[in-house]
Amino acid sequence: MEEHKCEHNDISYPKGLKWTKQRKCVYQVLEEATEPLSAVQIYNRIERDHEGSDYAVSTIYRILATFEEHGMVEKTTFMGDGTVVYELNRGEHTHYAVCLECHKRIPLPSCPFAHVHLEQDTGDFTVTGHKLELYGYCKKCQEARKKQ
Amino acid sequence: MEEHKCEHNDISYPKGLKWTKQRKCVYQVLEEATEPLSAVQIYNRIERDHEGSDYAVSTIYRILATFEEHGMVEKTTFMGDGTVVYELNRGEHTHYAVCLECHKRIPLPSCPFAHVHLEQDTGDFTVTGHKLELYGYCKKCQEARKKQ
DNA sequence: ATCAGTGCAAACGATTTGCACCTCG
DNA sequence: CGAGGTGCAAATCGTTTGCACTGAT
Repeated sequence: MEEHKCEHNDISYPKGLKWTKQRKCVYQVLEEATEPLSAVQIYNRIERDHEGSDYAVSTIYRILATFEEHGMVEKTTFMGDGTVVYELNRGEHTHYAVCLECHKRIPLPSCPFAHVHLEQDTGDFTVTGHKLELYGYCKKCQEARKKQ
Repeated sequence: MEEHKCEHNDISYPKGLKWTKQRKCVYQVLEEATEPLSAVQIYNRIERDHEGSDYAVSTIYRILATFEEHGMVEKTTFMGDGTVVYELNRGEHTHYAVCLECHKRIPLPSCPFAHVHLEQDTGDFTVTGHKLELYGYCKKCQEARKKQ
């Protein structure tokens, strides 16, 4: 819980957790990713980049669970289908518009709740977070659909 | 697509689909449910209520897929974990506050987007729908947490 | 009678677990 | 050195599929 940090490779890492090469890899992949990734996607990227070094998928899952417990990553699911993905918790707070056709994720310029106090509307419920996703069709897919 | 209806058991049902006893059961369970249910939950409830009659889980999945294609149910996933659930499409548009402790779902009194036109903010993206979930702690769980 | 709908069992992908070994601190 | 982390293979879970049969229209 107390997040003392110790600096390795420019990454601040919670005290008590070992900074193993596997964890470094997972962290690095997430850091370089421009979109949320599934455990298997992360596994594949590591395989690709570190050929020969035998990693186990189960390890990736365990690492992601640990990272999540320590608030380092956020576990989410795409709406509609149930794909589970992970992204580095960069402290930013972003929502996305997701294209139903090509699954592209377009970050929304701002959080619509910046000025809204939903807490008041929900009575005796303390809101600690929220998740919002718009869906529809991106420009490219709109045009492709018109032609049919 | 043309949703001609034919009335069976007070339920309006899309033309062309057979109104089998299995489909009736699934529909009934969803109708009586106060919260979204997973395919397996639906299966279990049917088993409980109709002991002896052998239903197959796979059938439930196929029925739910069909229902979804015909807009009769909505397939969703809980945010955070990837549980896939189905609920009857009652035409209402509701968002929920979900308690992180007891998983209770409290419907929000109104859609915060009623007055907001998000379409304009997202540029060339045509929004067809959105999903919003708040999370936090319900009154009961707040109090339980304080005592620790 | 016909064909959509079903049960069954097997296949599948994603995730978890038990256990012996390894390694970071 | 020792607890915590890992690899491996087997287990589990939710979901899908092929096929032969059945029942709603």
